[in-house]
Amino acid sequence: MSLPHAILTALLEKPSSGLELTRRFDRSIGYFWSATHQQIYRELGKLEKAGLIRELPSDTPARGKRKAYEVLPTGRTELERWVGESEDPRPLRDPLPLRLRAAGVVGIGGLVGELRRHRALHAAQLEEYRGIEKRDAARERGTEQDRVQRLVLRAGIDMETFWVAWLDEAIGELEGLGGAAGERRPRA
Amino acid sequence: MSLPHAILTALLEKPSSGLELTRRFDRSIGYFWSATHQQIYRELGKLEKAGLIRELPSDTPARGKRKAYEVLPTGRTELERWVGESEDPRPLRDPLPLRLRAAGVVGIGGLVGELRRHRALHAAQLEEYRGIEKRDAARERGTEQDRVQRLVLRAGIDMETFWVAWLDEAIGELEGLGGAAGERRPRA
DNA sequence: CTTTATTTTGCAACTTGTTGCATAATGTGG
DNA sequence: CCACATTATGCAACAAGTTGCAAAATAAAG
Repeated sequence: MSLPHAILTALLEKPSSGLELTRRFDRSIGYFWSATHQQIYRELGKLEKAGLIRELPSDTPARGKRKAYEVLPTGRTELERWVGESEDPRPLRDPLPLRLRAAGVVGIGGLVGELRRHRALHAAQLEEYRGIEKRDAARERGTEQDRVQRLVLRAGIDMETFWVAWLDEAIGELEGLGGAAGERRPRA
Repeated sequence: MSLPHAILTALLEKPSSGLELTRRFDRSIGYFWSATHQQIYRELGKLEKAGLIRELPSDTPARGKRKAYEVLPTGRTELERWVGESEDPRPLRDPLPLRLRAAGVVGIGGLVGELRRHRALHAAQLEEYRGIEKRDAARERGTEQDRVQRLVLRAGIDMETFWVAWLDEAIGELEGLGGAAGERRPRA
């Protein structure tokens, strides 16, 4: 149950409307917890009904009208509770190693091309993180929040670095091997 | 939609019953795609109805009786199709960096202990992978399937290595800082 | 052979996440 | 001010994953 807490965090950093939140989930927050606008609107409704956030009082309420939310003390308390909670790392679910394993059984097919494509995507993401890190380092404020943010960013950088390195290894190991799609696995 | 293909792969490697599959998902396959026995039984039903697998003919069919499945040619074809498919990496969803970010806003609380706990879990997983790698390297057969398997294992090792390294960095950076729960973030 | 525990399969209800579309407000060009 | 795109919110149906429990076969104990 991380989505509500992701939203609480985002709203504490800055009160926002549903769409603003969606945008922020496409940038920084979503780097570790993605969410569609549907999920966000639904969750905002739940959080409001639960009394953890409230609509910032503005003008007339209506559909299609911007609604900004802020976190109530109850919401902040709940977030503190969640931060201190004990929760096991969730079992990882990634289709790519899975497909590689399947390829070991039915033949490599065109998978190397796909690996190259993924390598490019991860490299691009890595570049984006590096750009953010460079900009952040320039500020050099050093509050606790800044240091924590930097750690989170580092996780992103290290993770993408891992992917690029692993994909390079995999591509190197596989290229020139399997070749055509649908063929039987050769003996060596 | 990776679960059916994970099951097809597992069944191609070795025809199994639902419970056997569940066990294998707790070991090797589940390292990259976990699944509960419920998911597996349900999916086996679907796959059978779709004509991709069939029950291995044995004796009388009944509830609570072991049923083993094998993959039909249609199933193999479908798996080949999936391996050659183009599919973007799924947006990553990990609660831990998220909690760290939240901690940046509401205070570190007891999070460092939690980081240590996760470090231990990841280190244990890493050890397990290393053990498997050592045993696998001993065989040294070198078929395509072996090499692919080794790559998958390497992904697991590198991933856990990343986690352990990152957690060490995070613990080092944070310990002695936040301390008590619920306190305001200090300026530096 | 009956009771009890374990193994194996499965149903049902629930939560979380995805997809497609609908609707209202707002902005823009004619 | 009317048509049209864009912004912003939201419903509904679905798909995937989780949790709790039940029930049939089998094994073990008395």
